Parts: sequence; structure tokens; C-alpha cells
Amino acid sequence: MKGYRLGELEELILLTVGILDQDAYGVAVLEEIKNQTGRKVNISAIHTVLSRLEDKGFLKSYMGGATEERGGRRKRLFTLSATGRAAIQEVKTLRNKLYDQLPPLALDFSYGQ
Amino acid sequence: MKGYRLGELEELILLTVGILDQDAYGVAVLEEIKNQTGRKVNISAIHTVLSRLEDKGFLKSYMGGATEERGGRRKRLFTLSATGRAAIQEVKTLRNKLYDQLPPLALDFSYGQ
DNA sequence: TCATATTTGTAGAATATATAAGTAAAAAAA
DNA sequence: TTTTTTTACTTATATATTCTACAAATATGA
Repeated sequence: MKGYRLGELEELILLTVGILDQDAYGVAVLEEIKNQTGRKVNISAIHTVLSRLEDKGFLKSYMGGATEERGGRRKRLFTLSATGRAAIQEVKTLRNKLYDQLPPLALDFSYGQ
Repeated sequence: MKGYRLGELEELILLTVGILDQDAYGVAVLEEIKNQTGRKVNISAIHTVLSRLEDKGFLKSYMGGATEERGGRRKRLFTLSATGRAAIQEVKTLRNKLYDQLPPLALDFSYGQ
């Protein structure tokens, strides 16, 4: 583990946890990504990444209460750490800086040569 | 190779090729990334990724002329394909959509409990 | 032709992502 | 209270991406 850099899926999941704010756990992250992007990520991949993001210090987690009226195992809820927030900001700033430097799409209207 | 998804470094390099526009080859990409982000990517990693991006259809390449007054092997120059341009646009749009949904940073001024 | 500079290419290890199978915990039903 | 169902997490393995070290190719100049 390099520890400080974010992979492509790691970044997406980190962002999604940020958006979900207070109800981010495996299945909710899966659903949110599907709704927002149409992408169907395997649930195990999500759990793996959530766990690795916590190892790397970008997320914190705690077990949800067992009081909710439903069957099933308890949820592990994730929230951004200060480092996680900073990482999102950093990545966002950098990307936008780069996007802004892309030359405008040069449409090629020449033909016949 | 999955073929259609962009890894973290792949995205950065694709963007950089777009920014460099007409003089994108291995070393130039390396320098540009270093200047823009401070990140020192290994030159071989860049070559590997450039080549894979071409395989995936996001980049095109051709060998540069041998006329320049310098030593060294000929450059392989890369430009965005139509697919590559589209991928950048898509990724940019999606990211900004997500960024916009992040709840504002909730500064926690509570203390003492 | 030989030495040097510059760049690209290849190989293997480390890290990240995807898929499949299994385990655990809680509620509901029998 | 035992079993079944529901929900979610964990582990294992395969594939893909990224990183590092090293080798090869192509140009210049002595």
C-alpha cells in the first residue's frame, strides 16, 4: 500500500461517502454510485475499498446501532476523516486546474486534401 | 485489460496529453506533470500508460521526425483520439456533478464534551 | 567507429480492482 | 427455542493498473 494516493475507484467511493454524509455504508454506497453514474460496482469491491480507505486514514468507521426494525447484520457506517476531506478538496482543485488548461476542441472543417 | 475504464494515472496522463496538444511524448508528459502537480512519475510508468491508452483507443501516436538537432532516439508523439476527447469530457462532467453535491464542510466548533 | 545523450521498450514486483464464495448477525417465522 | 430469512460483511482468488529497474534503439559529435 502506497498509502497516500487514491485509485480511481477509491476516489469515487470517497466522494460518495462525502455525499451520503451520515448514512454511508456498503450497500448505500453501491446504490448511490449506481444512481449517480449507472455503474454497477460489485459489493465486495466496495467493502474492500471502504476498508482500505480507512486503513489509509481517509475514512473513519463505527458500527451502526442494532435498533432499526429490520433483519440483517449491523451496518458499518463510514464518515470522512479530516484527511479524507482534504484529499477530496485537493483532488478537485487539481483536476479543475488541469481541465481549465485543455485547449478548446479544434473542430476540423477542412476537407478534400 | 478492461478497455474502457481509466485508472488514476491513465486519466492524469490523458489529460496531460490533451494539454500538451501537439508535443506530447514521454519526457514532455513527465515534465508537464511534474510542473503542474509536483508529482514525479517514473518515466517507464508513463511509457507503459501511454502505450496502454493507445491500445485502449484513447490516444493515437506517430514517430517524430529525425530532423531536430539533438541526440537520442526518435520521439513517439501522442495525440488524443476522438474517443480520448470524449472520455475526458465525460469524466470531467461526472466529477463536477459529484463535487457539486458534497455538503459544505461542517466545521465543528463544539468543544469540551 | 566509438562515446555520449535522449528516448523508448520490456520484465517483474507491488498495488488496486473485480468476482465468487462463504460467514456473521439480527429479525421473523415456525 | 429452533429454524429460516434478510441484510451485510469477510475472505480468497483472478485480473488490471502502477511502479521500479534494466535493456535496447536512434540520434549527435569526437
